[in-house]
Amino acid sequence: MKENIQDQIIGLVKEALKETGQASSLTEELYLDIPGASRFGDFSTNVALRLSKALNKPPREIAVDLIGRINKQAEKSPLKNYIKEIKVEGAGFINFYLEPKYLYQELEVILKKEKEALRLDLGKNEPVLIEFVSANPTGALSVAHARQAAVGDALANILSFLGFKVSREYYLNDEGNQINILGKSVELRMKENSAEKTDFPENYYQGEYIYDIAKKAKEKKIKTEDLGDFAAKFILDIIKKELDDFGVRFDCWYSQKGLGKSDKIPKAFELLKKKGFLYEQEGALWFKSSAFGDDKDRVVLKSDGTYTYLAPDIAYHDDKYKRGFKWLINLWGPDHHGYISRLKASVAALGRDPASLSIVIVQLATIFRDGLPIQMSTRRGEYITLREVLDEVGRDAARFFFIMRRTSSHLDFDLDVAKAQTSENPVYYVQYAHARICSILRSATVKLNKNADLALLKEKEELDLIKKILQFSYILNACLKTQDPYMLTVYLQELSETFHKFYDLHRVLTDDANLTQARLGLIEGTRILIATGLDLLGVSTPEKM
RNA sequence: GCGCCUGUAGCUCAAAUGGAUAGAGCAAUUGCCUUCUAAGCAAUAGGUUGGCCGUUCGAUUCGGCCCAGGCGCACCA
Repeated sequence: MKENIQDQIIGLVKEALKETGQASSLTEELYLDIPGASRFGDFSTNVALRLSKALNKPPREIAVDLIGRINKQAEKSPLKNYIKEIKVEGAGFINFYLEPKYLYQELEVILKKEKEALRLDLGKNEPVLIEFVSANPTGALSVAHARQAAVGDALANILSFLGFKVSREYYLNDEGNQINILGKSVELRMKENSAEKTDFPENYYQGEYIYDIAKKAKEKKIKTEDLGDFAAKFILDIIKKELDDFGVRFDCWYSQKGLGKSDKIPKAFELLKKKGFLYEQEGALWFKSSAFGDDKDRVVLKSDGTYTYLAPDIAYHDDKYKRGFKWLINLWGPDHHGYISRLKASVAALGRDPASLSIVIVQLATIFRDGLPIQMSTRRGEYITLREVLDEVGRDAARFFFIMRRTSSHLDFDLDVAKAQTSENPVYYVQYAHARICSILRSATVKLNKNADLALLKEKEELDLIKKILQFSYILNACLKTQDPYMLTVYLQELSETFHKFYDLHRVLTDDANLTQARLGLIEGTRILIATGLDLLGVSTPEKM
């Protein structure tokens, strides 16, 4: 795997900066931009502008000096064959213009190595654990969980593609208060099923499915004290099936009950106590999370002798590290954001770097039907489930839609648009580009030749398309840095758009055999990119539509 | 009251890490199929980026104060 051209160019810039002795004036990392407008070149850097103050010189003057040095550096490097020109433009931007030769070579690599050409080894096989969904087994998955599932799975795919050793994990809340209430809910519904009058409390699970579980429990003669576990197991099977149909698979289902049975919680407490971060007050045991930036200390062992939710979670996250994971990513709903500082505090208290725990807050999705938002209430069991969304719009649209907005932003999910097989629907727009390409490849009488003379691709739309293809690694990098796969959905739409524009203006199958070969190569390259991108999102790539 | 998210075209959203003339789709108007899939393409129109102040060579992006919406602030999970 070779260093990509952006890193190589950055290398040149760094060398040039070293010569001027100004490398250290930049506090932030050096990076290249891809200019929004192609008239500003293929890559751009703003270093000259950023150095202006420290050097007390006009940015353009600094830029000219730097370009001289960069050019000299480039002479010594293989890059000299690929950089056509370096120019100062605008307020003092240094813009790099690439030789088309570079584009042709990169495209050829993609044609020959396909998906493998696109992988990046940024992860160095580092073990990373992504924990997501982790819904209590007390009801079917809601759209909130569905979004977490789609985002988490795509993020895991991307990190894996970037060379991390990724594990997907679901933390299973299979004991405690909620399971007790679930058991009692079933018990009451069993009584109702045998025509007994009951007073069903508001905070119990109201959903219809409780009646079904009650029936099953009666058939199987489940003991009253086991009803909670029975119901949880029953619901968990439903959840697993839903996720499976959604294309999301976990490497590990981590049982809280199992954790409780082990000595992991007492062990973690022992360590915290030894370090002086645990104390007793008012009959309860408190974790001194305020020592690590939390607003206040938190109870971990209640005065009634039972743990709070935080206790097993401290041990659980400690255990994640003990299992060898170097980077932990948790996807949580927005209702948990207040919980971040205390969990990070526990990680720090146990002697680990809290920065190695990334919490991604996945904002809620509002489902729209007929232009109106659908109100939901989990407590009353009135909510749209993952199952319903899947049945209504299908897996492809569901996954794409849940990912296509910034994860930290609210998402409006319009069922009617997701269902629509029209241009309004971005999933179909991208898939259509793929199907169109496949159709051309099918009807071509000349065979795709991976050694075609790609230098025949000289039209603006052809060069634009290659450039767009080569932006892929930049996008994946951004997904990694932000821990958010949504930019990939934006990229795929842009790539498809660039393709559709090319398609509209130029014929692939022409009378000129060489040109046809080159263009077949171009669209095959595009196809590989779309297929790879959609695959990372968990969306299928139809060859016909 | 405190914390988090959000506010960009009529609607849904882009513009990662501050950057060059703020871009797409939908909706509206108008063109393009005897040629590889019209689920496509092109064109017109649409903007005080919620408001004010500040930092900066440069602010949709950062900071402060407001306004509006959503969600959290347990010895629940």
